[in-house]
Amino acid sequence: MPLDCALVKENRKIPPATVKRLPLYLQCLDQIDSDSIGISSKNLADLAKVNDAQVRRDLSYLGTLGTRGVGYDIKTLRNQLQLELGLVEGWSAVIVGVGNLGSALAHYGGFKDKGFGVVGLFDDDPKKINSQVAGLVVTPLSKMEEYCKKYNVAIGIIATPGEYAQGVADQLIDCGVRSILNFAPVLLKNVKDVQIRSVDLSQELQILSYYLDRPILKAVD
Amino acid sequence: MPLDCALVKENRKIPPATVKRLPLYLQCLDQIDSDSIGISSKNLADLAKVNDAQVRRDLSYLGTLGTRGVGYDIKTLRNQLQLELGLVEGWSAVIVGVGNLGSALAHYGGFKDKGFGVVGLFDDDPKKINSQVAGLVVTPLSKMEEYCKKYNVAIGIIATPGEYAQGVADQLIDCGVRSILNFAPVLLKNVKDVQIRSVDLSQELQILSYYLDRPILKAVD
DNA sequence: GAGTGTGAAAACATTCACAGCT
DNA sequence: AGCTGTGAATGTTTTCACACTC
Repeated sequence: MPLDCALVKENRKIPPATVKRLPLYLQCLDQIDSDSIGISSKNLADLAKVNDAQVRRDLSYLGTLGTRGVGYDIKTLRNQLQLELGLVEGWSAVIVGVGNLGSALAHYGGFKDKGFGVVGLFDDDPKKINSQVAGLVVTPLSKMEEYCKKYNVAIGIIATPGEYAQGVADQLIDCGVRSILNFAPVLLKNVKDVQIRSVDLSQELQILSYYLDRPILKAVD
Repeated sequence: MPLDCALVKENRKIPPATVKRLPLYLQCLDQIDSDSIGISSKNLADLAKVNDAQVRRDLSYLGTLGTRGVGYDIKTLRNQLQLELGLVEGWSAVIVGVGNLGSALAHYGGFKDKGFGVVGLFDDDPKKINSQVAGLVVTPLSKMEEYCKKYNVAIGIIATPGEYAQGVADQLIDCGVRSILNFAPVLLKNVKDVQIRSVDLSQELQILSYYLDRPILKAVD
């Protein structure tokens, strides 16, 4: 056995469909009154509005967390979910575009609660530069690289109008940001090793609209 | 054959996974320069970053829209997508909660472009009542029923803090609103015949976070 | 008895590959 | 030759159902 034999991180692969539900389970646990100590897959399934076998299958990817005949310990479960989602690393994020949406995101307490720290707000509008939003000073984009290096920023949140979004994305990637959450209604170019998630408000409304005139059909996320 | 024999609307059922991509295709078509007249499944697939067989399969649910050896006519395709998504009905929407997020939504032009009309803004904060946002007057929630009846509001958009969201949802449903787009970070109760879609900003970030420390894994929407 | 963990089945979604039309 | 529409193959996700543990 060679000396440099490393401790190989076990690479359990969690299916994408499951990953999407893990934050949901975490949210459900937050909504339980704090004196409860355990929860069954059926209980959790009812809260999350999914099938109970689904919950058990999903959680089984994280390891053997439950106790047969008893259920899951809430504290353990929460810790494991946070660990698996990478919420204990304390990732830093910046928000680019400090309009109404950017401000809303800057004020949104849910990020801090979940372990994300917003460390910078960027905008090139002279009227906004140097103003304070949610306790942070709005900074021009030219300072972004400096900031990203200094705080080791992992996540960039784009809340600019559509026409600036691709340029901002390119700049973020240049600054070493490997994950982007995009709220601008444009399709960003894929870049190797960079994760891009887009949330398009109007697309959500359009999906809703499809199910609007057909009350028989059932929507699925 | 009875006199009241009705013209039965053919009930082609479109798979949920396809419905989620239709707005994406529509967005891709919008990004094409206006002098193009046709497009192939391969072209559209590249824009939408999906497989070309996927595009053909998805579009085939809308009918036989393409021409073998040629491709799809952009205008026809756009019309058909809009028709299928119910974007030609001109649904009316109201926004409840006029904080930063609500204001962002009210200003967001993408809704009007896509056929949705925001006809009311509601908030119970005395400081906001009667102020103007995006050309609309902020109105107290007590007037909501009157408004919803008057404008036949189909869609309610919830942009309040989490603690008010369920109450607002109940009220919207009482007012006859059958579709809700919820931005508050809480799980709303399911109600029969009411479509609820939730967009949770912090959940999106958590999903991104999962893929952050594992550059090998590939994220899928 | 209650409730997990998981094979096996069923349902759903994607992709291949090609016949058939222009 | 170029490109659609779609059976068939493959891959993924959900659900059932039950052996097993507490």
